[in-house]
Amino acid sequence: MTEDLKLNMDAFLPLRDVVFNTLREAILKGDLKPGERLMELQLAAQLGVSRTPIREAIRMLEQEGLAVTVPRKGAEVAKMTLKGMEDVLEIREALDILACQLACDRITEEQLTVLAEKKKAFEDSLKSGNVKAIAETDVEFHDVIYDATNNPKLVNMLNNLREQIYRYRVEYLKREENYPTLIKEHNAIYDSLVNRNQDGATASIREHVKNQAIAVKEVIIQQG
Amino acid sequence: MTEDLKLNMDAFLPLRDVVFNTLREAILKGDLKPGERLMELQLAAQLGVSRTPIREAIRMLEQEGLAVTVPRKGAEVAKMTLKGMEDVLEIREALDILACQLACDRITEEQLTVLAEKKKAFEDSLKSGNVKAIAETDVEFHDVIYDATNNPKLVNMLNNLREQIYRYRVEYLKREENYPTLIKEHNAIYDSLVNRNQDGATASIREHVKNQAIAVKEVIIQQG
DNA sequence: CCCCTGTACTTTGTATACATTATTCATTAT
DNA sequence: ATAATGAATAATGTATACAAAGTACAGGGG
Repeated sequence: MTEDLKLNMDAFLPLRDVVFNTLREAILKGDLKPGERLMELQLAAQLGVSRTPIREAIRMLEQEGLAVTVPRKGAEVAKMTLKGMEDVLEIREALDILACQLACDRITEEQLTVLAEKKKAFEDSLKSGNVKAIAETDVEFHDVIYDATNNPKLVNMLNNLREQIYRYRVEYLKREENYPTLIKEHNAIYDSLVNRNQDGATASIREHVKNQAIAVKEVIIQQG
Repeated sequence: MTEDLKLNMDAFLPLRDVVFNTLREAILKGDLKPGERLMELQLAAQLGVSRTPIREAIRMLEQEGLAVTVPRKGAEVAKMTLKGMEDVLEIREALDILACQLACDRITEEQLTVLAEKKKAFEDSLKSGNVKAIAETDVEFHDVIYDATNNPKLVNMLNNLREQIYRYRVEYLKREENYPTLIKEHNAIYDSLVNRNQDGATASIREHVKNQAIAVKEVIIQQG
């Protein structure tokens, strides 16, 4: 209840953006749990700002699908049902495949070099067993591919979808039995991109996303 | 300049939602043009509300991609570059194909009946030559397919993408030489869905979207 | 005992006031 | 003449005040 939210004042951003980032992080990390109410006065007091930036941040969270508000009742952290997650995963599969296909055509030699580095960093983090680091390096690996699409709107949508999966995916990354599969899949994706083999890339990323989907759904079923 | 915006007070919605819908409509209809500034005080005066609901509506428009704000400078109607439109069309093609594939599996007999009706209504509106009606019936035809996916999040994203194309697509629908192609494409999509032919549906919708993409890009090139 | 209702309280919705930053344009120095 | 400067203006950013709606609970009547 007595959440320990604090603002990162480094950035010279409007408070609404700082509040938005803070709440977003809190939701993704699980500090704010699905269904938990987002009360303006309480949040304002905790973060030491007025209600105005809080309200604007909530409007933004709402559009990101991280919060749901009922008029005159207030906002709460979006709950994720199994059906909702299946819907998200369905979209994500299609867009991840698209991203990989585009990257196949457009990725530069430089980006391929970076991708190789990120792939290695991911493998190293798996050895370390630090789940937070694993999640981080995995994101970085896929970010290289996303950026290679040269389609910022697509990158945006994929990041948004990833957000909604994030909380559940962490559970998946805890299970060591998945590690060999993950390494194999990353290798397959990387090799396809290096060889500009679009069909191979499509197959690899589809496999990768589908496996993750299965695991994420299992987590939700266990929780709910 | 002296826009004639007026609020629709029918709904018992918070003002932010009424303002949001009003501004959204104005942008899509072209009453508010790309690049036009959205000044809070001016809009508040025009709509007879305070700045608070205006600001919240702007935050929502922003997340929809219909407005862009620069901190401490203000918001303006999002401009659409050719590159931006290509990016949107790229995503839309992938998601429209996904929607059509899902619909192939999931569309009910009832929905197929409605789809037939909408197809006919579209053909009739083409004969009428009323562009607004054509745009409307076309949307309704595709909405049946979207709904048949049984994936509300996907429907949401597709509607959002369609919004961003809307203004330019209208030009496409003005050209009578396109009408036979449009009818043929709708028929192909409909037939594939009736026969639950997923490959056929994929090919049909891809063709349909690609043709539209070409036309929309031409419009942008002519304008810019 | 249950339901209904009224009141106190909490929370959101909206308006407004104040603070800060950007812009404009005239003025001045080079 | 042009560029830099600075005051005036106008816009956004933030806080607060007020209004209205929702919620919870106690007390009274059936």
